[in-house]
Amino acid sequence: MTSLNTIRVMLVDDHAVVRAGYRRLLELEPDLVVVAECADADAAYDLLQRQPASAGPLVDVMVLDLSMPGRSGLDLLRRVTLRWPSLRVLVFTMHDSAAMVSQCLRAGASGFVTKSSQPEELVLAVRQVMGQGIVLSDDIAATVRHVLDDVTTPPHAQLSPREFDVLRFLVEGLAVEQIAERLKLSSKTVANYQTMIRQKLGVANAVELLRYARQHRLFPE
Amino acid sequence: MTSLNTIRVMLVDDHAVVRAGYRRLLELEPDLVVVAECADADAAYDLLQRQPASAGPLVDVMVLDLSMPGRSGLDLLRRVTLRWPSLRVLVFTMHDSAAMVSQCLRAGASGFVTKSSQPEELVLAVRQVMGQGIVLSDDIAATVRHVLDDVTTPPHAQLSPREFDVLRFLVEGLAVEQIAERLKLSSKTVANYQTMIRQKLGVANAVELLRYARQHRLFPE
DNA sequence: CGACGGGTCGGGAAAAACTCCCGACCGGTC
DNA sequence: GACCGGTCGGGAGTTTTTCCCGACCCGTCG
Repeated sequence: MTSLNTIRVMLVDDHAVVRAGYRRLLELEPDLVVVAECADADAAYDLLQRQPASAGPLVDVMVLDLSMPGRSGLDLLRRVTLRWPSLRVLVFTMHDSAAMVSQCLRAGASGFVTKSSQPEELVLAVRQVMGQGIVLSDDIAATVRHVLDDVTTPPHAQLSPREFDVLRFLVEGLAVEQIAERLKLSSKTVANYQTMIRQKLGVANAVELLRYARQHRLFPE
Repeated sequence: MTSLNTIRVMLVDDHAVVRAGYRRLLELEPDLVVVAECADADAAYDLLQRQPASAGPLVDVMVLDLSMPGRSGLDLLRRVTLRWPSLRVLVFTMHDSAAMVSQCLRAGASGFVTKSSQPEELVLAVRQVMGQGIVLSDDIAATVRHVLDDVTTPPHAQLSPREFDVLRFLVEGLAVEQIAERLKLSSKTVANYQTMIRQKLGVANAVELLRYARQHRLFPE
């Protein structure tokens, strides 16, 4: 049985070594205990699902690595915060782009720490994340001012005019080559714009791009 | 207010005289009503765009003349079927080459009538086009019988079960890598399936694939 | 004024994805 | 047993995407 002030942590990361490392790091602290480790999103979700509803949550904080293959990490974040809103999720990743931070906060993360930050920051963040609001590590705190705007203003607001042009054609299903023709640009340039767009919008492929455009009604439908 | 069985028609043709002629022709039929006339592609698109989303579509069938200047007719066809898949478009033109018919059907047309066919055929086609499948006027049906076959037995019917599995995930926006994981296959295999699928469905990229899936309602939205 | 930042455009090079072709295996069918 | 379609994945080449970079233009600010 854990004492009342103990913070129970769940680690989700596909690298066993990393999990072990942070388990050790966290459990140096007397008030932190790692009650679960998961190697992938499905395992994590399953585990949470098996919590007896009657006994209340078994985990206080999920430390989630987003650099797992594919987008399953972000998916897990979305699903978990939707279903267990009281669970605090601390996203722990090496990607610190504004779009990524924005996506995570939007998906319900309570905090965001990059892997490049000091080890103590993780420990600190786990405790802080038990409080109110959002925790961000120092090294991205700067970008965050920009991101806070971003949470209120949608990602596509930061597309440049040209990028928006390209987006329109992409959504219509034109290939990069064809867009280049119509816009009289090098296909190289269009490809670069496409990369920028995906990055700013936080999508990984054409289908997600289309979904984004439709959800946000970027173009009259 | 129109009655339940009324078919609301939109005429798109750059010749006012032709529009007036067919308006009169169509409105001899009690169940047909021409609710709009447009002289060019942009006007047509704008008009559709102004449909209140809440009220549902205001037009059932677009009768589209492809012999308008430039490629704007075919472009319009492609754009409208992309954004309003439920709108039936009856292409009405003097070009009856197999290639043109093929282009149109591929761009989402529901029917194809040449201007050399009898007037009654247009009326008939407008009604037929409200049903399932594709309508072709008699005079070109013969020359493009094989095209019709291709279209009436939809391309996705020749997908193998496994290919269909993969298609489902592709439409959900999963990356090849992720699909491979879920299906416990090599990503190489999934990539090969994807190639097969695109080939069989005659689509060039992810957006067209998605459009195909939605137009044919392959998966519950 | 000049410095600066953002947007536009595209090259170079490496990585990732896609395509085409192939062989192996399996289960039906004729 | 021969044949065929479906499943699975390797090899190898091509194309696309990505990341990094430099050039240029233009508006803003000190």
